[in-house]
Amino acid sequence: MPEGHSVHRIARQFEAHFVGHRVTASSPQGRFAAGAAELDGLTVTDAQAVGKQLFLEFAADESAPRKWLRVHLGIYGAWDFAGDVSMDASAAAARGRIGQTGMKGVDAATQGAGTRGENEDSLASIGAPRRTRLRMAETEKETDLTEFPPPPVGQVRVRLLTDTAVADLRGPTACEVLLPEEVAFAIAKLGPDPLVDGGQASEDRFTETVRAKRTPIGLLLMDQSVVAGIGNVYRAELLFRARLNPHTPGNTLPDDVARALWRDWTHLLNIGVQTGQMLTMDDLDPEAYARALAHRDDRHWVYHRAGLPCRVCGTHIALEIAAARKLYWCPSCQA
DNA sequence: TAATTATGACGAC
DNA sequence: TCGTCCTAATTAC
Repeated sequence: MPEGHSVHRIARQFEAHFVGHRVTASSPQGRFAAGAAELDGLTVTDAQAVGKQLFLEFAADESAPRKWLRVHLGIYGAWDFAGDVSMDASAAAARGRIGQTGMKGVDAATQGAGTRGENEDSLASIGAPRRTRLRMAETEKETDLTEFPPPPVGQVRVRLLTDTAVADLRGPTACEVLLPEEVAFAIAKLGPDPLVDGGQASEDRFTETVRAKRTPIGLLLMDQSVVAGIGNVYRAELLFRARLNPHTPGNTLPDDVARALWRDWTHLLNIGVQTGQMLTMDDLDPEAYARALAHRDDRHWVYHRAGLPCRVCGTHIALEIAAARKLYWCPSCQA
């Protein structure tokens, strides 16, 4: 369910509140009892996000061999953090950064949505109690915490507990303990992630891969070996922003069009990591953007808008099933 | 109360 | 292309 931006935010949580801490690992649900036993009592030594996958490194001490936990949330997995895990500081810092980089509209728009009390992000939570529960899935929500550690709710596959913070994992499509070389292999199968390596080499690699295949660009953007981290929402929105027909074969894309797609993904991913939301209409003027964000289903150009009029030309947004996923696009703007 | 839905990915035909 | 796995929230009845 979460696309790349959420996984990077989750990794940031682990960096801030778990790395350097010894953890008690358990599987309240029982389905990961053996894996949890392997990690129990170890110290978290690193947290990395690559595309939609999270990698946590553990070790008994400085010189001990490393063990890794690989987690993929799949379509509805989620991490719940509780304890001293407030995102206030980073959220506030992110807002400052957005203002500085001049992404028009984002700041005012997210605050506008917050005052209406309809947003699910954590940006409006300044001053919240120190101990909070933070849900990090497709949406993020903070609530007060009355006891620590809180009792596990629902199907918790893994619980990682430090003295002051707890992380609960539920519904992952992948959750396994790996050796370092197995982690390297898993990462090697993934395409470039702008937040892992945002250099020219990544842009070149993406561009060359896309332009070598006859596969439609709408499928290539979802292929994690072509580019890691894009999911169904960002796919539809990136294609609309580029005014690109999803069926366009990769090998017919001009070099500059492919590069522009990579750069726009980098741009949207950065906004997503900073705000915790898939904000894709940042090129609207601030007032129009704030209005759009105020309504839950009004955040995107085309995603989840089948049959509704295109925001630009009024044509009904099309919906088709491509590789078992819903693909939304404007047949007129993306002709 | 049941059915539907979801921002994924894999393996079997 | 289809079925399968994983879970919870929302919507329909």
